[in-house]
Amino acid sequence: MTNPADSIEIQNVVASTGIGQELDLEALAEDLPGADFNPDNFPGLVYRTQEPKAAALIFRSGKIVCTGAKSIDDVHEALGIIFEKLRGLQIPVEDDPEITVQNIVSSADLGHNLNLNALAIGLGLEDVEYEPEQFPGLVYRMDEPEVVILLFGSGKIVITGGKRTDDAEEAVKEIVERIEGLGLLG
Amino acid sequence: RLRKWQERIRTKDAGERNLQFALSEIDRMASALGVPRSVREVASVIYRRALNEDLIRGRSIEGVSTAALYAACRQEGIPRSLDEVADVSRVPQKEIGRTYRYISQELGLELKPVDPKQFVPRFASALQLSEEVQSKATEIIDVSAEQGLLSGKSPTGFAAAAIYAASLLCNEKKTQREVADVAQVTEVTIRNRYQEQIEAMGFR
DNA sequence: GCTTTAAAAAGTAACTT
DNA sequence: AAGTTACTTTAGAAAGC
Repeated sequence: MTNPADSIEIQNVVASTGIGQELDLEALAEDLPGADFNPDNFPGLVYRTQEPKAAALIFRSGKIVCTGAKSIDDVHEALGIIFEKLRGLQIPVEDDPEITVQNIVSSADLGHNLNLNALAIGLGLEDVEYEPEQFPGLVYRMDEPEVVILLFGSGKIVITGGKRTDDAEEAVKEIVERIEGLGLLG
Repeated sequence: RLRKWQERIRTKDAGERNLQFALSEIDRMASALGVPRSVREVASVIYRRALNEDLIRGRSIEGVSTAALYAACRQEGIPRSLDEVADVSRVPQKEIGRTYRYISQELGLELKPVDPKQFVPRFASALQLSEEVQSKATEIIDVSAEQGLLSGKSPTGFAAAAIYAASLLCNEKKTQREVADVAQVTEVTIRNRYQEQIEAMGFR
């Protein structure tokens, strides 16, 4: 008997921060090996860290977005590496810039196949988007916690939109309860 | 004061012209798709409701018109796939799908997921298949859907595979390519769904 | 609204071998 | 027919069009 909550895995964390200093991205693109900067395409400079694996979007304002990390610790680690790289380039970086987690994407397994048709009707067509012609997942917007859950026929799910680690766990408990209440789980 | 008047008349005229254009587009696309007049009327009502609820702001008239027609076909139980609707629209399929999801949500249409069975009569007759094949295909869809095979699968692909299987069972064989063409899916999809369905039917 | 980044889920499509 | 790649959906930030 496995608990769906134990199957939760964080897949991606998106966070934002800022160094409190304007940047010359043209110059930074030259000095930072591996940096991608195409201002015609996108105003941010892209820099990827190898360990932990993450991607940072660095903007002229000094604000930075970090995405792709597998944990909140990894976000801090990856951004720490970037802060050091910038300091190494004589760019003043605040002592410890505030890092805000904006979104956590997790996956989990409910352990049973799901009848998405029945689920769409049971959960309420007004809160559900299920268009298998366009996408195989059922999209369910939950109010508490405020997250969006993608449910698949296999019973695998994706939870996104949460800002706290606990959100995914609460969401899984809640969705399992609702599906069980409808008699649609296993 | 006079300017304000002229402006009102101008916006009223523009609004009138836009509505006229939308309704004529719905009519044109409906004709091209061969859907009955009743469906065009439902589409017009949906479009007017979207207009009244101010859902067209930031979206193209053509996109909302097409989405309204797509929704109307579903509501009336004679769905067209997004691919088919996109074929007669000047809006890309992706935008039609997004616009449909938006107006459907905002107008509270609450349309149930498309039932693959609703494609059977139209696809089968395009392939000149008998009534017997149609009811066999319908049965295959019912049985395999009941065994949970439908979740997440495209309704057109599901219907296409059932029609292909039924044509074999009734000795009125159509090739996967022929069925794939009328349903606008690939042969690979038909093959994959077909394998699951015949197993669900206890054949093989 | 769009552009870019990353990641999962499962289905479908378009290629090449 | 199999294999690979890529696209569909969700959320969120950033700056600018």
